[in-house]
Amino acid sequence: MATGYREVKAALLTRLRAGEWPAGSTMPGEVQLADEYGCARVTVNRALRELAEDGIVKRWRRRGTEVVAGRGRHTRLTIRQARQQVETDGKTYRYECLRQRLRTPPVRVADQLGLNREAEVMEVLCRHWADDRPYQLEERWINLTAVPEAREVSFAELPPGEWLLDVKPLSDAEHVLTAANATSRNASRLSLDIGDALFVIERRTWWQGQAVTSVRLMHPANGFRLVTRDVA
Amino acid sequence: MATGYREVKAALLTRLRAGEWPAGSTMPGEVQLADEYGCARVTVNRALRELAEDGIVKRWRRRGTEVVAGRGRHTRLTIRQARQQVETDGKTYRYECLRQRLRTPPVRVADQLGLNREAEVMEVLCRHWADDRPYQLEERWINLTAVPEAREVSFAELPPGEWLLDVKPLSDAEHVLTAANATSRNASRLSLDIGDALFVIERRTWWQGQAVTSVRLMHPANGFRLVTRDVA
DNA sequence: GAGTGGTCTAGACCACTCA
DNA sequence: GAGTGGTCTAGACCACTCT
Repeated sequence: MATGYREVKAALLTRLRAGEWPAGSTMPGEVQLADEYGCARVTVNRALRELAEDGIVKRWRRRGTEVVAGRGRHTRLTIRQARQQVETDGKTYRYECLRQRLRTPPVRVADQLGLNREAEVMEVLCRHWADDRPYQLEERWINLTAVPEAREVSFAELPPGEWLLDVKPLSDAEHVLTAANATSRNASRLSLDIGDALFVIERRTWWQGQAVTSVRLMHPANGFRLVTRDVA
Repeated sequence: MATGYREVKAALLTRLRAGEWPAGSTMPGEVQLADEYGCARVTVNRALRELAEDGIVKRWRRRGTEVVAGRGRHTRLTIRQARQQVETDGKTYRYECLRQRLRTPPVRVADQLGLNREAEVMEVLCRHWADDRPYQLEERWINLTAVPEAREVSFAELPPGEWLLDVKPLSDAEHVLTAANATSRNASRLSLDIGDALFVIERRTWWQGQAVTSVRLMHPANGFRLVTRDVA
Protein backbone atom coordinates (compact mmCIF):
# COMPACT_ATOMS: atom_id res chain seq x y z
CA MET A 1 0.00 0.00 0.00
CA ALA A 2 1.90 3.02 -1.25
CA THR A 3 0.52 6.43 -0.46
CA GLY A 4 3.04 9.07 -1.53
CA TYR A 5 3.34 10.01 -5.18
CA ARG A 6 7.01 9.12 -5.07
CA GLU A 7 6.17 5.64 -3.87
CA VAL A 8 3.50 5.29 -6.51
CA LYS A 9 5.89 6.48 -9.19
CA ALA A 10 8.58 4.07 -8.02
CA ALA A 11 6.12 1.22 -7.87
CA LEU A 12 4.89 1.96 -11.39
CA LEU A 13 8.47 2.16 -12.65
CA THR A 14 9.21 -1.22 -11.13
CA ARG A 15 6.21 -2.74 -12.82
CA LEU A 16 7.18 -1.07 -16.08
CA ARG A 17 10.72 -2.40 -15.82
CA ALA A 18 9.32 -5.83 -15.13
CA GLY A 19 7.45 -5.62 -18.40
CA GLU A 20 3.96 -5.67 -16.93
CA TRP A 21 2.93 -3.05 -19.48
CA PRO A 22 5.09 -3.44 -22.57
CA ALA A 23 5.94 -0.48 -24.78
CA GLY A 24 2.97 0.52 -26.84
CA SER A 25 0.40 -0.82 -24.44
CA THR A 26 -2.05 1.21 -22.42
CA MET A 27 -1.75 1.42 -18.66
CA PRO A 28 -4.73 1.23 -16.32
CA GLY A 29 -6.63 4.44 -15.68
CA GLU A 30 -5.96 6.76 -12.80
CA VAL A 31 -9.01 5.71 -10.82
CA GLN A 32 -8.09 2.05 -11.00
CA LEU A 33 -4.50 2.67 -9.95
CA ALA A 34 -5.62 4.94 -7.14
CA ASP A 35 -7.83 2.12 -5.99
CA GLU A 36 -5.00 -0.43 -6.20
CA TYR A 37 -2.63 1.73 -4.22
CA GLY A 38 -5.26 3.00 -1.86
CA CYS A 39 -4.56 6.66 -2.46
CA ALA A 40 -6.26 9.66 -3.97
CA ARG A 41 -6.49 9.95 -7.72
CA VAL A 42 -4.47 13.18 -7.66
CA THR A 43 -1.57 11.24 -6.21
CA VAL A 44 -1.57 8.78 -9.09
CA ASN A 45 -2.05 11.70 -11.43
CA ARG A 46 1.11 13.34 -10.20
CA ALA A 47 3.11 10.14 -10.46
CA LEU A 48 1.93 9.57 -14.02
CA ARG A 49 2.45 13.21 -14.94
CA GLU A 50 6.09 12.93 -13.89
CA LEU A 51 6.52 9.73 -15.87
CA ALA A 52 5.18 11.65 -18.85
CA GLU A 53 7.63 14.50 -18.23
CA ASP A 54 10.40 11.93 -18.12
CA GLY A 55 9.32 10.75 -21.54
CA ILE A 56 8.37 7.28 -20.31
CA VAL A 57 4.68 7.44 -21.04
CA LYS A 58 2.38 9.57 -23.14
CA ARG A 59 -1.02 10.62 -21.99
CA TRP A 60 -4.15 11.74 -23.74
CA ARG A 61 -7.52 12.69 -22.48
CA ARG A 62 -9.94 9.93 -23.16
CA ARG A 63 -7.29 7.69 -24.78
CA GLY A 64 -5.46 6.94 -21.56
CA THR A 65 -1.78 6.48 -20.74
CA GLU A 66 0.47 4.71 -23.20
CA VAL A 67 3.94 3.33 -22.55
CA VAL A 68 6.55 4.73 -24.91
CA ALA A 69 9.90 3.91 -23.28
CA GLY A 70 12.33 2.99 -25.96
CA ARG A 71 11.88 5.76 -28.45
CA GLY A 72 14.66 7.95 -27.24
CA ARG A 73 16.39 9.20 -24.16
CA HIS A 74 15.42 12.46 -22.58
CA THR A 75 18.00 14.30 -20.64
CA ARG A 76 18.35 17.66 -18.99
CA LEU A 77 21.25 19.82 -19.92
CA THR A 78 22.50 22.98 -18.31
CA ILE A 79 24.52 25.42 -20.36
CA ARG A 80 26.23 27.91 -18.14
CA GLN A 81 27.81 31.27 -18.70
CA ALA A 82 31.49 30.90 -19.47
CA ARG A 83 32.52 32.69 -16.30
CA GLN A 84 30.43 30.43 -14.16
CA GLN A 85 31.59 27.24 -15.83
CA VAL A 86 35.23 28.18 -15.63
CA GLU A 87 35.00 29.13 -11.99
CA THR A 88 33.08 25.95 -11.20
CA ASP A 89 35.99 24.06 -12.70
CA GLY A 90 38.25 25.79 -10.21
CA LYS A 91 40.04 27.89 -12.80
CA THR A 92 40.60 31.60 -13.18
CA TYR A 93 38.23 33.34 -15.54
CA ARG A 94 39.23 36.19 -17.79
CA TYR A 95 37.22 38.05 -20.39
CA GLU A 96 38.49 39.82 -23.46
CA CYS A 97 36.65 41.76 -26.15
CA LEU A 98 38.15 41.47 -29.60
CA ARG A 99 35.69 43.53 -31.58
CA GLN A 100 32.48 45.46 -31.13
CA ARG A 101 30.75 47.40 -33.85
CA LEU A 102 27.48 48.45 -35.34
CA ARG A 103 26.63 47.19 -38.78
CA THR A 104 23.94 45.77 -40.99
CA PRO A 105 23.65 42.01 -40.67
CA PRO A 106 24.91 39.49 -43.20
CA VAL A 107 22.14 37.47 -44.78
CA ARG A 108 22.58 34.47 -42.53
CA VAL A 109 22.26 36.56 -39.39
CA ALA A 110 19.36 38.58 -40.73
CA ASP A 111 17.56 35.32 -41.37
CA GLN A 112 18.32 33.98 -37.94
CA LEU A 113 17.04 37.09 -36.25
CA GLY A 114 14.12 37.62 -38.57
CA LEU A 115 15.39 41.03 -39.69
CA ASN A 116 15.73 42.64 -43.06
CA ARG A 117 19.18 43.53 -44.25
CA GLU A 118 18.83 47.24 -43.59
CA ALA A 119 18.28 46.74 -39.86
CA GLU A 120 21.13 47.60 -37.57
CA VAL A 121 22.74 45.04 -35.32
CA MET A 122 25.59 45.00 -32.87
CA GLU A 123 28.38 42.57 -33.63
CA VAL A 124 30.54 41.42 -30.75
CA LEU A 125 33.50 39.09 -30.97
CA CYS A 126 35.02 38.10 -27.68
CA ARG A 127 37.03 35.47 -25.93
CA HIS A 128 36.76 33.77 -22.56
CA TRP A 129 39.79 32.33 -20.81
CA ALA A 130 40.23 29.58 -18.24
CA ASP A 131 43.53 30.11 -16.46
CA ASP A 132 45.71 31.05 -19.39
CA ARG A 133 44.05 28.95 -22.03
CA PRO A 134 41.29 30.07 -24.35
CA TYR A 135 38.08 28.47 -23.21
CA GLN A 136 35.49 29.89 -25.56
CA LEU A 137 35.33 32.11 -28.60
CA GLU A 138 32.06 33.99 -28.88
CA GLU A 139 30.55 35.51 -32.01
CA ARG A 140 27.44 37.42 -31.10
CA TRP A 141 24.83 39.46 -32.92
CA ILE A 142 22.41 41.63 -31.00
CA ASN A 143 19.16 42.85 -32.49
CA LEU A 144 19.13 46.58 -31.74
CA THR A 145 15.47 46.81 -32.56
CA ALA A 146 14.75 44.52 -29.63
CA VAL A 147 17.49 45.87 -27.38
CA PRO A 148 18.17 49.51 -28.31
CA GLU A 149 20.02 50.04 -25.02
CA ALA A 150 22.82 47.87 -26.37
CA ARG A 151 23.80 50.67 -28.72
CA GLU A 152 25.28 52.60 -25.83
CA VAL A 153 26.90 49.72 -23.98
CA SER A 154 30.57 48.89 -24.12
CA PHE A 155 31.42 45.23 -23.94
CA ALA A 156 35.09 45.91 -23.44
CA GLU A 157 34.96 44.58 -19.92
CA LEU A 158 31.50 43.06 -19.66
CA PRO A 159 30.58 39.83 -21.41
CA PRO A 160 27.52 40.53 -23.56
CA GLY A 161 25.92 37.29 -22.43
CA GLU A 162 25.92 38.43 -18.83
CA TRP A 163 24.63 41.87 -19.73
CA LEU A 164 21.79 40.42 -21.77
CA LEU A 165 20.82 38.12 -18.96
CA ASP A 166 20.23 41.18 -16.83
CA VAL A 167 18.49 43.24 -19.45
CA LYS A 168 16.31 40.56 -20.99
CA PRO A 169 16.05 37.90 -18.34
CA LEU A 170 13.97 34.78 -18.81
CA SER A 171 13.93 34.83 -22.57
CA ASP A 172 13.00 31.87 -24.72
CA ALA A 173 15.90 30.03 -26.25
CA GLU A 174 16.93 27.59 -28.96
CA HIS A 175 20.19 25.69 -28.82
CA VAL A 176 21.99 23.84 -31.56
CA LEU A 177 24.93 21.65 -30.64
CA THR A 178 27.44 20.71 -33.31
CA ALA A 179 31.09 19.99 -33.92
CA ALA A 180 33.34 21.64 -36.48
CA ASN A 181 36.93 21.92 -37.59
CA ALA A 182 38.70 25.12 -36.65
CA THR A 183 39.28 27.55 -39.49
CA SER A 184 42.65 29.27 -39.59
CA ARG A 185 41.16 32.38 -38.05
CA ASN A 186 39.40 30.59 -35.21
CA ALA A 187 42.34 28.29 -34.62
CA SER A 188 44.66 31.19 -33.99
CA ARG A 189 42.13 32.86 -31.72
CA LEU A 190 41.85 29.70 -29.67
CA SER A 191 45.54 28.79 -29.74
CA LEU A 192 44.78 25.69 -31.76
CA ASP A 193 45.98 24.21 -35.01
CA ILE A 194 43.93 24.53 -38.14
CA GLY A 195 41.41 21.72 -38.32
CA ASP A 196 41.34 20.95 -34.62
CA ALA A 197 37.90 19.90 -33.47
CA LEU A 198 35.62 22.49 -31.93
CA PHE A 199 32.51 21.93 -29.86
CA VAL A 200 30.03 24.54 -31.02
CA ILE A 201 26.92 25.81 -29.30
CA GLU A 202 24.63 28.11 -31.21
CA ARG A 203 21.97 29.88 -29.24
CA ARG A 204 19.18 32.16 -30.30
CA THR A 205 16.94 33.89 -27.81
CA TRP A 206 13.62 35.68 -27.99
CA TRP A 207 11.93 38.02 -25.61
CA GLN A 208 8.20 38.32 -25.92
CA GLY A 209 8.36 36.90 -29.40
CA GLN A 210 11.07 39.19 -30.71
CA ALA A 211 14.53 37.86 -31.57
CA VAL A 212 17.10 39.28 -29.19
CA THR A 213 20.39 37.72 -30.04
CA SER A 214 22.12 34.98 -31.96
CA VAL A 215 25.42 33.68 -30.70
CA ARG A 216 27.95 31.07 -31.69
CA LEU A 217 30.11 29.71 -28.86
CA MET A 218 33.17 27.76 -29.97
CA HIS A 219 35.20 25.62 -27.58
CA PRO A 220 38.38 23.65 -28.11
CA ALA A 221 37.10 20.08 -28.07
CA ASN A 222 40.02 19.10 -25.93
CA GLY A 223 38.88 19.99 -22.44
CA PHE A 224 35.25 20.75 -23.14
CA ARG A 225 32.37 18.43 -22.43
CA LEU A 226 28.72 18.65 -21.56
CA VAL A 227 27.60 16.11 -19.02
CA THR A 228 24.14 15.02 -17.99
CA ARG A 229 23.04 12.46 -15.48
CA ASP A 230 19.52 11.12 -15.44
CA VAL A 231 17.99 8.84 -12.93
CA ALA A 232 14.71 7.32 -14.00
CA MET B 1 -7.63 37.60 -11.08
CA ALA B 2 -5.89 34.54 -12.41
CA THR B 3 -7.12 31.17 -11.32
CA GLY B 4 -5.35 28.49 -13.35
CA TYR B 5 -1.78 27.51 -12.46
CA ARG B 6 -0.72 28.36 -15.99
CA GLU B 7 -2.09 31.85 -15.61
CA VAL B 8 -0.40 32.22 -12.26
CA LYS B 9 2.87 30.97 -13.69
CA ALA B 10 2.62 33.34 -16.63
CA ALA B 11 1.76 36.24 -14.35
CA LEU B 12 4.72 35.48 -12.11
CA LEU B 13 7.01 35.20 -15.12
CA THR B 14 5.84 38.59 -16.33
CA ARG B 15 6.54 40.13 -12.97
CA LEU B 16 9.93 38.41 -12.87
CA ARG B 17 10.77 39.71 -16.34
CA ALA B 18 9.75 43.17 -15.26
CA GLY B 19 12.28 42.94 -12.47
CA GLU B 20 9.83 43.06 -9.60
CA TRP B 21 11.90 40.43 -7.80
CA PRO B 22 15.51 40.73 -8.92
CA ALA B 23 17.81 37.74 -9.01
CA GLY B 24 18.84 36.75 -5.53
CA SER B 25 15.78 38.17 -3.83
CA THR B 26 13.08 36.20 -2.12
CA MET B 27 9.60 36.04 -3.55
CA PRO B 28 6.44 36.29 -1.45
CA GLY B 29 5.19 33.11 0.19
CA GLU B 30 2.61 30.82 -1.32
CA VAL B 31 -0.19 31.93 0.97
CA GLN B 32 0.32 35.57 0.12
CA LEU B 33 0.44 34.91 -3.61
CA ALA B 34 -2.63 32.70 -3.40
CA ASP B 35 -4.38 35.56 -1.70
CA GLU B 36 -3.25 38.07 -4.33
CA TYR B 37 -4.42 35.90 -7.17
CA GLY B 38 -7.50 34.69 -5.41
CA CYS B 39 -6.77 31.01 -5.85
CA ALA B 40 -5.91 28.01 -3.73
CA ARG B 41 -2.42 27.69 -2.34
CA VAL B 42 -1.89 24.44 -4.25
CA THR B 43 -2.35 26.35 -7.47
CA VAL B 44 0.43 28.77 -6.59
CA ASN B 45 2.46 25.83 -5.40
CA ARG B 46 2.25 24.16 -8.76
CA ALA B 47 3.17 27.34 -10.62
CA LEU B 48 6.20 27.88 -8.40
CA ARG B 49 7.18 24.23 -8.58
CA GLU B 50 7.31 24.46 -12.35
CA LEU B 51 9.36 27.63 -12.19
CA ALA B 52 11.75 25.71 -9.99
CA GLU B 53 11.88 22.81 -12.47
CA ASP B 54 12.66 25.35 -15.17
CA GLY B 55 15.59 26.51 -13.10
CA ILE B 56 14.20 29.99 -12.63
CA VAL B 57 13.75 29.88 -8.86
CA LYS B 58 15.01 27.76 -6.03
CA ARG B 59 12.85 26.77 -3.13
CA TRP B 60 13.53 25.65 0.39
CA ARG B 61 11.25 24.80 3.22
CA ARG B 62 11.19 27.60 5.69
CA ARG B 63 13.57 29.77 3.66
CA GLY B 64 11.10 30.52 0.91
CA THR B 65 11.49 30.94 -2.84
CA GLU B 66 14.55 32.65 -4.24
CA VAL B 67 15.02 33.99 -7.75
CA VAL B 68 18.04 32.53 -9.52
CA ALA B 69 17.53 33.34 -13.19
CA GLY B 70 20.84 34.11 -14.74
CA ARG B 71 22.98 31.28 -13.54
CA GLY B 72 22.65 29.10 -16.56
CA ARG B 73 20.22 27.87 -19.12
CA HIS B 74 18.39 24.62 -18.65
CA THR B 75 17.31 22.76 -21.68
CA ARG B 76 15.80 19.41 -22.49
CA LEU B 77 17.55 17.22 -24.96
CA THR B 78 16.35 14.06 -26.62
CA ILE B 79 18.88 11.57 -27.90
CA ARG B 80 17.24 9.08 -30.19
CA GLN B 81 18.18 5.70 -31.48
CA ALA B 82 20.02 6.00 -34.77
CA ARG B 83 17.28 4.22 -36.67
CA GLN B 84 14.64 6.53 -35.35
CA GLN B 85 16.62 9.68 -35.98
CA VAL B 86 17.52 8.70 -39.50
CA GLU B 87 13.96 7.79 -40.36
CA THR B 88 12.67 11.00 -38.80
CA ASP B 89 15.01 12.83 -41.15
CA GLY B 90 13.27 11.09 -44.03
CA LYS B 91 16.24 8.93 -44.96
CA THR B 92 16.73 5.23 -45.33
CA TYR B 93 18.26 3.49 -42.34
CA ARG B 94 20.67 0.60 -42.60
CA TYR B 95 22.53 -1.24 -39.88
CA GLU B 96 25.81 -3.07 -40.16
CA CYS B 97 27.80 -4.99 -37.56
CA LEU B 98 31.55 -4.76 -37.97
CA ARG B 99 32.68 -6.81 -35.01
CA GLN B 100 31.26 -8.70 -32.08
CA ARG B 101 33.32 -10.64 -29.59
CA LEU B 102 33.73 -11.67 -25.98
CA ARG B 103 36.77 -10.41 -24.19
CA THR B 104 38.11 -8.98 -20.97
CA PRO B 105 37.76 -5.22 -20.83
CA PRO B 106 40.57 -2.74 -21.30
CA VAL B 107 41.29 -0.69 -18.20
CA ARG B 108 39.32 2.32 -19.33
CA VAL B 109 36.20 0.26 -19.95
CA ALA B 110 36.59 -1.72 -16.75
CA ASP B 111 36.69 1.56 -14.87
CA GLN B 112 33.67 2.92 -16.64
CA LEU B 113 31.63 -0.16 -15.88
CA GLY B 114 32.98 -0.67 -12.40
CA LEU B 115 34.35 -4.11 -13.24
CA ASN B 116 37.67 -5.77 -12.55
CA ARG B 117 39.82 -6.71 -15.48
CA GLU B 118 39.03 -10.41 -15.30
CA ALA B 119 35.32 -9.86 -15.89
CA GLU B 120 33.97 -10.74 -19.30
CA VAL B 121 32.35 -8.19 -21.51
CA MET B 122 30.85 -8.15 -24.98
CA GLU B 123 32.46 -5.78 -27.42
CA VAL B 124 30.37 -4.62 -30.36
CA LEU B 125 31.50 -2.34 -33.13
CA CYS B 126 28.81 -1.32 -35.57
CA ARG B 127 27.78 1.29 -38.05
CA HIS B 128 24.51 3.03 -38.82
CA TRP B 129 23.77 4.43 -42.27
CA ALA B 130 21.49 7.19 -43.48
CA ASP B 131 20.76 6.64 -47.15
CA ASP B 132 24.20 5.65 -48.37
CA ARG B 133 26.24 7.75 -45.99
CA PRO B 134 27.62 6.64 -42.64
CA TYR B 135 25.59 8.29 -39.93
CA GLN B 136 27.05 6.90 -36.75
CA LEU B 137 29.87 4.65 -35.67
CA GLU B 138 29.13 2.81 -32.44
CA GLU B 139 31.63 1.27 -30.06
CA ARG B 140 29.84 -0.59 -27.32
CA TRP B 141 30.76 -2.60 -24.28
CA ILE B 142 28.16 -4.71 -22.53
CA ASN B 143 28.60 -5.92 -18.97
CA LEU B 144 27.82 -9.63 -19.13
CA THR B 145 27.50 -9.82 -15.38
CA ALA B 146 24.53 -7.49 -15.59
CA VAL B 147 23.19 -8.85 -18.86
CA PRO B 148 24.21 -12.51 -19.22
CA GLU B 149 21.63 -13.04 -21.95
CA ALA B 150 23.78 -10.93 -24.24
CA ARG B 151 26.29 -13.76 -24.45
CA GLU B 152 23.94 -15.68 -26.70
CA VAL B 153 22.70 -12.82 -28.84
CA SER B 154 23.93 -12.04 -32.31
CA PHE B 155 24.08 -8.39 -33.20
CA ALA B 156 24.70 -9.12 -36.85
CA GLU B 157 21.29 -7.74 -37.79
CA LEU B 158 20.04 -6.18 -34.59
CA PRO B 159 21.49 -2.95 -33.21
CA PRO B 160 22.61 -3.62 -29.64
CA GLY B 161 21.09 -0.35 -28.48
CA GLU B 162 17.66 -1.46 -29.56
CA TRP B 163 18.08 -4.88 -28.01
CA LEU B 164 19.20 -3.42 -24.71
CA LEU B 165 16.25 -1.05 -24.64
CA ASP B 166 14.00 -4.09 -24.69
CA VAL B 167 15.93 -6.16 -22.21
CA LYS B 168 16.80 -3.46 -19.70
CA PRO B 169 14.22 -0.77 -20.28
CA LEU B 170 14.10 2.38 -18.19
CA SER B 171 17.67 2.29 -17.04
CA ASP B 172 19.49 5.24 -15.52
CA ALA B 173 21.85 7.02 -17.85
CA GLU B 174 24.76 9.41 -18.05
CA HIS B 175 25.63 11.28 -21.22
CA VAL B 176 28.81 13.08 -22.13
CA LEU B 177 28.83 15.24 -25.25
CA THR B 178 32.15 16.10 -26.84
CA ALA B 179 33.82 16.77 -30.15
CA ALA B 180 36.93 15.06 -31.51
CA ASN B 181 39.06 14.71 -34.61
CA ALA B 182 38.64 11.49 -36.55
CA THR B 183 41.49 9.02 -36.22
CA SER B 184 42.57 7.28 -39.39
CA ARG B 185 40.62 4.21 -38.41
CA ASN B 186 37.42 6.03 -37.59
CA ALA B 187 37.77 8.30 -40.59
CA SER B 188 37.81 5.37 -42.96
CA ARG B 189 34.87 3.76 -41.20
CA LEU B 190 32.88 6.94 -41.59
CA SER B 191 34.06 7.80 -45.10
CA LEU B 192 35.80 10.90 -43.80
CA ASP B 193 39.26 12.34 -43.98
CA ILE B 194 41.63 12.00 -41.09
CA GLY B 195 41.09 14.84 -38.65
CA ASP B 196 37.56 15.66 -39.71
CA ALA B 197 35.44 16.77 -36.79
CA LEU B 198 33.24 14.22 -35.04
CA PHE B 199 30.38 14.85 -32.71
CA VAL B 200 30.70 12.27 -29.96
CA ILE B 201 28.10 11.05 -27.49
CA GLU B 202 29.22 8.77 -24.71
CA ARG B 203 26.53 7.05 -22.74
CA ARG B 204 26.65 4.82 -19.74
CA THR B 205 23.58 3.12 -18.35
CA TRP B 206 22.75 1.39 -15.10
CA TRP B 207 19.94 -0.90 -14.19
CA GLN B 208 19.11 -1.16 -10.52
CA GLY B 209 22.51 0.23 -9.65
CA GLN B 210 24.53 -2.11 -11.83
CA ALA B 211 26.40 -0.84 -14.88
CA VAL B 212 24.87 -2.28 -18.02
CA THR B 213 26.71 -0.77 -20.93
CA SER B 214 29.08 1.91 -22.04
CA VAL B 215 28.89 3.19 -25.58
CA ARG B 216 30.63 5.76 -27.73
CA LEU B 217 28.59 7.12 -30.63
CA MET B 218 30.57 9.01 -33.24
CA HIS B 219 28.94 11.14 -35.91
CA PRO B 220 30.42 13.05 -38.81
CA ALA B 221 30.05 16.64 -37.62
CA ASN B 222 28.89 17.60 -41.05
CA GLY B 223 25.20 16.78 -41.01
CA PHE B 224 24.78 16.06 -37.33
CA ARG B 225 23.26 18.42 -34.80
CA LEU B 226 21.33 18.26 -31.60
CA VAL B 227 18.62 20.85 -31.31
CA THR B 228 16.60 22.00 -28.34
CA ARG B 229 13.91 24.61 -28.07
CA ASP B 230 12.85 26.00 -24.73
CA VAL B 231 10.03 28.34 -24.04
CA ALA B 232 10.09 29.91 -20.63
C1' DG C 1 -23.26 9.74 -23.78
C1' DA C 2 -19.45 7.97 -21.42
C1' DG C 3 -14.94 7.62 -19.87
C1' DT C 4 -10.36 9.42 -19.99
C1' DG C 5 -6.94 12.71 -18.10
C1' DG C 6 -6.49 17.90 -16.45
C1' DT C 7 -7.20 20.80 -12.98
C1' DC C 8 -9.14 23.47 -8.96
C1' DT C 9 -10.57 23.80 -4.13
C1' DA C 10 -10.43 23.73 0.91
C1' DG C 11 -8.55 21.85 4.53
C1' DA C 12 -5.15 19.31 6.72
C1' DC C 13 -0.77 17.49 8.40
C1' DC C 14 4.19 17.01 7.90
C1' DA C 15 9.31 18.38 7.55
C1' DC C 16 12.37 21.44 7.95
C1' DT C 17 14.90 25.40 9.69
C1' DC C 18 15.07 29.65 11.43
C1' DA C 19 15.03 32.73 15.65
C1' DG D 1 7.63 28.03 18.51
C1' DA D 2 6.49 29.78 14.16
C1' DG D 3 6.46 30.07 9.42
C1' DT D 4 8.01 28.17 5.14
C1' DG D 5 7.26 24.84 1.33
C1' DG D 6 5.81 19.66 0.45
C1' DT D 7 2.24 16.81 0.09
C1' DC D 8 -2.22 14.20 0.66
C1' DT D 9 -7.27 13.95 0.51
C1' DA D 10 -12.01 14.07 -1.18
C1' DG D 11 -14.87 15.93 -4.12
C1' DA D 12 -15.88 18.50 -8.03
C1' DC D 13 -16.07 20.26 -12.72
C1' DC D 14 -14.00 20.68 -17.27
C1' DA D 15 -12.05 19.25 -21.99
C1' DC D 16 -11.55 16.15 -25.01
C1' DT D 17 -12.52 12.29 -28.02
C1' DC D 18 -14.22 8.08 -28.63
C1' DT D 19 -18.59 5.33 -29.88
